[in-house]
Amino acid sequence: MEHGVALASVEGLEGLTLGRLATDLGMSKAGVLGHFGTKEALQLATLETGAAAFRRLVWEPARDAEPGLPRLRAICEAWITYMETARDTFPGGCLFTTASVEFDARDGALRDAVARLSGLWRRRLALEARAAVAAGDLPDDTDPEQIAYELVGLYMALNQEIQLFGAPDAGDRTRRALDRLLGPRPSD
Amino acid sequence: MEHGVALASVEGLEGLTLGRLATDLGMSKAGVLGHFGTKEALQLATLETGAAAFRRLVWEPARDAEPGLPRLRAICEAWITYMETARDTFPGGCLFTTASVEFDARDGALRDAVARLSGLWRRRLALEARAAVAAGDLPDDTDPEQIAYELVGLYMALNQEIQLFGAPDAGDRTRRALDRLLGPRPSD
DNA sequence: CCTACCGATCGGTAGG
DNA sequence: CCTACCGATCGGTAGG
Repeated sequence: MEHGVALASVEGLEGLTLGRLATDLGMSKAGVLGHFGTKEALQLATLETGAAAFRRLVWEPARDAEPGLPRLRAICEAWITYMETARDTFPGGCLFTTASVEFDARDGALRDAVARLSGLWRRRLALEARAAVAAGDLPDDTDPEQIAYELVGLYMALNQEIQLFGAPDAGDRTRRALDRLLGPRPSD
Repeated sequence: MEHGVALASVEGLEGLTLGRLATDLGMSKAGVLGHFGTKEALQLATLETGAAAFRRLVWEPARDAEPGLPRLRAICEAWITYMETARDTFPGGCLFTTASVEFDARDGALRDAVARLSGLWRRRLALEARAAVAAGDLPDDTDPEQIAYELVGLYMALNQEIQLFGAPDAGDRTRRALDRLLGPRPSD
């Protein structure tokens, strides 16, 4: 599964072929297929394995931070670290950005799964933003959904900046945008 | 070429196969291939055709606006319209967002072409932002590259909002983010 | 988990 | 532009 996630992050979930995966793992195609039944089931399992890694790398490190703005900032910082350093797990960059544009114009279980995960994470970001408003750490007229929407865009830009342009200052660019979106960090 | 652009926006530039394109056009595979020589040449030509449509739909409508903030705002508004209404040209959404994540982890002419186009457009956005600062329409300490970076993220989020989530209020969400990034529009 | 195989499709070529 | 064909690879099955 780990190798499947790595392959899919580079080639996409459609480019994750049974033959390629089997060769890389030193197995037969039928052997790989036996574990999943169909290619679509393999793709779904790969997406779920990637999602578990994302949760571990981005959500979990922020779990102990105080709900609201502190936790939102912790999530955003872990998210930058994920983009910059998860090269062994996701050598081709964020699997969910790739999967989103790969399936956003099709029907089926893959599209539904990608939309479900992306929607879930968007709502979780909005939840923290809402708590931040309630605590008085963000202005009263802040729209939590708007914050979540802009954050997602910021991290898709970060993924492009790292993968397509190989920009070394990508993380700092994102932090500057976060300062503008969430207010400057306390340490500034 | 038009049909190739439409196909690639849905299936990706790798999913644009000679056989599929030939069938759709009522031609033979060899007939299609004869025009381009290789699949890669077809993909590059498709990308360039899409780029011409992007220039026509997004850059040209803003050409007569005053350089600086007025033109930047005109570009941003045309860009929203492009995302919302270019369904006949790009039924699968923005071809350049798709191509960027499709090739950002590979080597080759396609990756180079996508990076060249994206870089060109980023620089053009930064150019207008710089003019806006010089004219006093944006704060003196504004980083034009930062504005361009955040704009790109905003439009990748808009593409996802339309294609993956089918959100009808996606354009207005983007306009709200633009107000925060560039200041409220004069009409407000 | 394997070998052996299936029909379909891939990019591309030969020859006209 | 076509027909006819190439070897490689696709997802998947049969049978063990």
